[in-house]
Amino acid sequence: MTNYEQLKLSNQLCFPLYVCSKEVVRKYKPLLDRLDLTYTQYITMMAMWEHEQLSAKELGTILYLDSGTLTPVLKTLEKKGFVERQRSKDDERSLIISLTPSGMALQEQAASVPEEMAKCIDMDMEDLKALHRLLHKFMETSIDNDSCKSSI
Amino acid sequence: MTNYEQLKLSNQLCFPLYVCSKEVVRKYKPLLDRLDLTYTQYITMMAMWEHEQLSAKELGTILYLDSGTLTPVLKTLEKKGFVERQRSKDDERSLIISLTPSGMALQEQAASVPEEMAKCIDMDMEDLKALHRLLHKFMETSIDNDSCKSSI
DNA sequence: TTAAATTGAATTGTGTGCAATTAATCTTGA
DNA sequence: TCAAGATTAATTGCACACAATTCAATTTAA
Repeated sequence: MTNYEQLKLSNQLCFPLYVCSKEVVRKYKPLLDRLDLTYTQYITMMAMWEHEQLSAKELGTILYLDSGTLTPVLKTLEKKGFVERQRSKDDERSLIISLTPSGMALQEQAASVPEEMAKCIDMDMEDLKALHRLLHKFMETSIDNDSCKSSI
Repeated sequence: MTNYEQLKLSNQLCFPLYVCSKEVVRKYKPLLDRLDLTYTQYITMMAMWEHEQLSAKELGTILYLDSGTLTPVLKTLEKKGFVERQRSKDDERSLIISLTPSGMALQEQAASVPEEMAKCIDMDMEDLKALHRLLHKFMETSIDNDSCKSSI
């Protein structure tokens, strides 16, 4: 395959990744509208439902989001009453996020979302599992991997 | 698996998709900076290198982007001198995008990008091919598929 | 014990992404 | 033919994403 061949969209791995990601977020929208959440707010709430209390820093690590993205998301979630933001007493730099009762209650309403999303994806379980495995492998081998720094 | 189990990030398919996509775009950045292109501008140029001339409508279809995203991208690429925007004579509503000589020349500089990106991804060819196939399958079965409308 | 370095959020600026709307143009059918 | 409906870009408004910077709090190291 020549270099120009590799510049064709159909030969790209990253382009379908990018398209699928956007598409899936778009598919979530009608389901999340009912919860008054955007997709970013939804994954933030998912992390909170699992942990109840996390620092902003920890949230960023779990969600792969930086403070520039997370700060306004957390302020919005606080405004909606789903989380509380307070400074850590141990370390004033650190922002502790905790679930409110309202945020906990939201989990019940969100419980049907994964199932409803699954209906949109017409692939057999085998393929879905394989895709899940490969994406995780991709994340592990590609994220925070310095192998391409030499070419910068 | 209970409904709450499905709300864990680790059990999500869409979350790693979303993370991988963002991460891969981030990896492109240093390579594309040298071309003075963002990732969206890059895929737009890839489409142009394949077709030389396309309407804005066609570009949107190929790239899965709507006019709200594409309009500013095309204006920026015009400002950079890589494409020209002109109204179709047949149909004044239609916007024709064509490559400029400068845009064509850019392809030579971009030729090394796919190879350099490949260095960042430490997965064997087998897995990459499988991932490529599954993502395309995912796109085909999920995009413009109304199966989830009933649940809205 | 300070000065320097590090850390964690917040801020700023640019660029998407998409729904909803608008405006211009084209098509078509009575 | 001409009005109604469809089509196409462009615009607008909101919400990310993220790099770069700033600022305050904390840690470290001389």
